[in-house]
Amino acid sequence: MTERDRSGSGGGARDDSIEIIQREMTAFARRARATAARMHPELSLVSFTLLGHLEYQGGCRATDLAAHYTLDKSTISRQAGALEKAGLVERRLDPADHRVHVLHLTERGHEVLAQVGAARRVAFQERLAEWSGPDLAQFAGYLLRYNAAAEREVEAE
Amino acid sequence: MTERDRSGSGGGARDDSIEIIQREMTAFARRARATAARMHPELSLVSFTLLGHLEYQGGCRATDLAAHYTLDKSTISRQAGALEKAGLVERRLDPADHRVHVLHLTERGHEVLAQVGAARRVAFQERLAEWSGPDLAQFAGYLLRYNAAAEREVEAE
DNA sequence: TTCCTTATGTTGTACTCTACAACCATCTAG
DNA sequence: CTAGATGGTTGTAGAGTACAACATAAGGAA
Repeated sequence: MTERDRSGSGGGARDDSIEIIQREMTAFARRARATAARMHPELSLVSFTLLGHLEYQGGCRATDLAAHYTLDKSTISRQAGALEKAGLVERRLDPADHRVHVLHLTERGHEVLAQVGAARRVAFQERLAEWSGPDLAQFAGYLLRYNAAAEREVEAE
Repeated sequence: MTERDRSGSGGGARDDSIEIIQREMTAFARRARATAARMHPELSLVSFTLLGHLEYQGGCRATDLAAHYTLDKSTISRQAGALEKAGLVERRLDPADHRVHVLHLTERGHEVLAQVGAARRVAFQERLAEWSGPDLAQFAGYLLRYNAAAEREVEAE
């Protein structure tokens, strides 16, 4: 790239990198759902994420999930309904506030999550098998940094 | 499994990095469509990608798009139909093979793609504004490397 | 040539994910 | 106790996708 810094901070090399980042993130996003569905048809990308959140948090309210994932409460309600019907979560009425349904993983929910999580982990490990430790660490760091910025945008609305 | 064995090449630090990569890529994928829809409602992530491909390739067949993006031909057919109805692409009957419809961007297609592409570019540039040039370049390189590996998996099926 | 097979697309159908709006139940402030 | 806020569910609708059935066109084989 011979074009250097036209105008201060916005150089050509920067633009090239940003273009690539944009394109590759997009390509990944486009592929992700289908890949997830192919790997474990019993748990969509969203369901997996929600279950993971429930496990990490040890149960939470539908509203919190909706806020955290920028999803409509109706979407969460239906996802939770499906997961409940599948026997992976249960809704417990909050004794302190009867409007609230606290979602908890069932035993089976923990199992399925662990199993699907293991499958995903294996897939990522294979995909990243040739990477050096420092490269992995740095890539992970970049992704954290990127997503933190993206998250702030959503919150700023 | 929270305890890892640290035998041979599979160290704990590696696993931690891979865990983060997995989680963050997933988080990004979950958010991408909605973000794209919010930024430019007139062109979904998929439509944008397809138009971009057409521009880059200078027109191609529906089958090629389906193969390249691992989408069903019916999906491509309908996406193409919608884009045609929106006046962004046209289907030209291939004179050499009357089964084939070659998809081309219209003038308006080029315009809309350029406009949406610019909006996306700005969004990414803002999101990445604080990054140093070398960090951008390295992040871009990691993403290319990652997606290349993911792509090989799909092809291997 | 005629027939069988393959390749390209389109259409019918169905399912998931999602949003928005209307609604009900419950809580909290005044 | 009433008003408004909060948490959730349900009705409705639209996008995106897949799979199966089909129509049409090529390309060979007999």
